[in-house]
Formats: sequence, structure tokens, C-alpha cells
Amino acid sequence: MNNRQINILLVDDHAIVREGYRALLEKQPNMNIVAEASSGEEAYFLFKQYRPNLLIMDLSLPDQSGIETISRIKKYEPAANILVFTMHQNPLIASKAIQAGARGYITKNNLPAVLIQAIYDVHCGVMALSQDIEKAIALDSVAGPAVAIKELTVREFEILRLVVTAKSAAEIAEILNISPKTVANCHYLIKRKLGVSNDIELTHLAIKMQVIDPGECLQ
Amino acid sequence: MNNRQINILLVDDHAIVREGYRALLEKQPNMNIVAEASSGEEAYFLFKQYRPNLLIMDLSLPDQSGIETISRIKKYEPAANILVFTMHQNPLIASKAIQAGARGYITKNNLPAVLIQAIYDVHCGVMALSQDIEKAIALDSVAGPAVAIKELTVREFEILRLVVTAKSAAEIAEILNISPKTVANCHYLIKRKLGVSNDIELTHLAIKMQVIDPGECLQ
DNA sequence: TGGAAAACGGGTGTTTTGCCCGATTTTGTA
DNA sequence: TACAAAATCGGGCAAAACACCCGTTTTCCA
Repeated sequence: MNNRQINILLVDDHAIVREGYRALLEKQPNMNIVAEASSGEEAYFLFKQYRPNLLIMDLSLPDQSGIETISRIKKYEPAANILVFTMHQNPLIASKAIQAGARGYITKNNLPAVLIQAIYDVHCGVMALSQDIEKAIALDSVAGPAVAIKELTVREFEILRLVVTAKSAAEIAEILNISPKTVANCHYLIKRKLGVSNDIELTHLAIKMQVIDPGECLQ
Repeated sequence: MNNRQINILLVDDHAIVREGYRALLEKQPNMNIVAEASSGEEAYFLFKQYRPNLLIMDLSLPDQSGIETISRIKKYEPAANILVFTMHQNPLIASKAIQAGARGYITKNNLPAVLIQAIYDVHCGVMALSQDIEKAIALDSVAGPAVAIKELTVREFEILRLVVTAKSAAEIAEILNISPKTVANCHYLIKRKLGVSNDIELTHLAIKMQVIDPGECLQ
């Protein structure tokens, strides 16, 4: 990779956070924010338009499609450099994001300098994980009770997240642009893989595994 | 209130967000950030030390003590002006924060300008609520589930508790010595009364209303 | 580039749901 | 005590959802 200007697309739904990125990144001589998006849809669109060298994205987007957005962008451009920068310290989410094609995962608990370093790392093709996430992944893989959830495919995980926030099959189908029938089948497979027999158990499990936090679905 | 310099204490556990505040607030001629805290403990300490005119705080702090911190500070200084600025759009959280003594509640979904206005409002003694929160609170108190849940009969409430701990209709029928059909009918009536359309929403609602606590399903 | 895994979605019999109804049993209160 | 109102119980039935099967296409790596 070259050491020239790094053109960055910011994806975060909170304007104040984007202000923060700007203040921070524009101090770096060779970083340049070419565009900002506040939703997954917009991110995909702007990525195609601007072709940035690097994409910094939060996962909690209004259309709930953080990981899905990574998949879409990577499908369109497998060489895309995507760095996840989010508050979620959950190793499950981190590993799904990486499975989906992210090249880095840094939590917002880290100091700005860590983000800066990660940007350089990812830009040079080095996978960047913040220490807290590395630790969480390590702990999880040793004694993790979340074994079954890891068997889920990226798509299944995505659908799980939507299902447990009480979206209907039709809504999910709409969001993901697939048939409601596929959603239903996938929903069934998720339940079978996780060994639960109804949606209530599934919800409890999702909360327990911090796939969602209790209250996330309260509007 | 005077119109002089507003001395602000920032409380947010994410450095990048604090960068965002800085970039934003320092553009305002009469706002001045006197200190930053990244935990509730630190916030309390710095408040005593700096006596700011206004405190902007996020609720999701590492020591999980956002609302608790508000209480502590208000106890120490009842005149403290506290403006909550958080991602939580939950009306229950908002009302608890206000009960605890916050004089404003703005979600991070809002544009920076909304925050700026709220700062002026709170500084002048006007309660500031962002529109999304106003709406959420209104919905919640008018047609809200808090009311609806009280409409449940004793039997319905009993069945609700069993349902949301993931017991099957057959099991519940067994426990209560009634027909599974009655359980199913009752289950349906509960959902109708509470205005939810599936069991996942029902589960979330039950957790939110503390019919069962989230800890009950953890492990 | 070939083979495995994942994603997608049709088909179909079985359950469950949503909503109706009437029959009993409390319950509150005049 | 009387008696209406509310709560409880459960049958019926069409519509919807589910569980499970399957084959096809797409994606991903080695």
C-alpha cells in the first residue's frame, strides 16, 4: 500500500460523533474525510460514488444494518478496507463483523490515538483489533458459553438480530431484500441451531449473549 | 440567569465523542469546557472541584451510574444544571433521569444545533427535551404499556409471567390446571391488551415493565 | 477452477393464532 | 341478599405461521 493521502468515508449515525472524527482526523496530515454517511444505505451509495481508501463505520445504524452493510460493500468491492469503530464490546459482534469482511474492530472506549493507529494499520493491510476486543475474544473462545451462536452464519446472525428486536418476517424481508419465506426458513434454522423451541427463549438467549441489550427495542 | 460565559463539564466515556463536543462547543463564543470526565465517579469529583454552570452527560458510563451520578451531584448541589445527552431513546430512562434531577434530555440522534439550543435553554432554567423524547414520553404515558399492563386481570398477569419465561402452553396448562386452549386464548388476550403483535415484543415489554427482570433470564 | 458452504426460496402437512362465541364462576356493591 | 358486572374457562374455525423437507443458485476459498 502507498503512503499517500488516505481518503476516508465516515459512517456513524450520530452527528456529534462525526464532529469528533473530523476534529481528530483532520489533524492528521495525510487523512482526508471525503464523505459522511448516517445510515447503511447511504454508506453503500457513497462508497460507490467516492471509492474511498478506507471506511470507518459504527455498527449501530438507524437501519440496523451495520454488518449487513459491510457484506454489501465487500460484495461490491472485495478490496474495500473497512474499520469498525463502535461501542459494542461484544466479541460475537466483533467476530461477525470480521467474518463479514471488516479489517479492523476498535471500540469507542479506546483513546483517539488507538483509532489513528488502527487506520494506518488497516490502510497497510494489517488487521487491527483493540486490546479490549482481543481480550474479549480470547476469553470467549476459552470458556465461552456462546458456542452455538458462533455456528451461525453471518446472514443468520443478521437475521437473528432483526428477529429479536421484534421485527416481522415481512419487515425483515423488506430490509434485506429477500423473500419472507427465506426469512422464515432462516428463523427456523437459527432456532434449531441454538436449540431453543420458541421465540421467547430465543429473545432471552439473545439478551444473555448480548446480541441485543435489553431495552434496545424500546422506542 | 446571567448571559456570561457558560462553564461546562463534559461527561462521556468515549473520547471521540468528547472531541466532537469540543469541536462543536468551542465554536460558540460563550461556551467554555472547563473539564472532562469519563466516568460517574470522576464526574462527581470534578463537579465539586470546578463548580461548572452546566454539566453535559451521557448516561452509559463505565461504572453504569449515569442516573446515580445525577442524583449524587444534585444532592451535593441542588442547583446544578444537568443536561443529559445520550443515545437512549427510552422514555423510562428519560423520566428517571429527570426524576433524578436532570434539567434536559437530548438524544444523540439530534443535530448538533439541537444540543446547542438545549444548552442555552438549560442554562436559562428552561427544561430541554428533544422532540423524539417528547414524543416517546407522550406515547408512553398516554397509550403506553405501563397503563395497559395494569388493565390485565390477575389471571392474565399470572399467565403473562409464565409465558415470558418461555413456558409452553401445555406446561402452563399443567401448572394452572386449566385447558391449554384457555392458556392460548388468554395469551392472545394479553397480547391484544398490551398492543403487541408477537411474543418477542411481549418479552421485551415484560422486561421493560419488570414483570420479569433481565437477570431472571441471564443464565 | 472445482468443490464445499452459504444463501435463497418453493412445497406441504401440522400447529398455532386471532377472533368469535356462550357457559360458569367470582366479585363488588346497593 | 340480590344481581349486574367482571373474570374465568374453553369450544370452534378459518387464516396464518411453523417445522421440515427439498433443489437451485451464489459465494467463497484452497
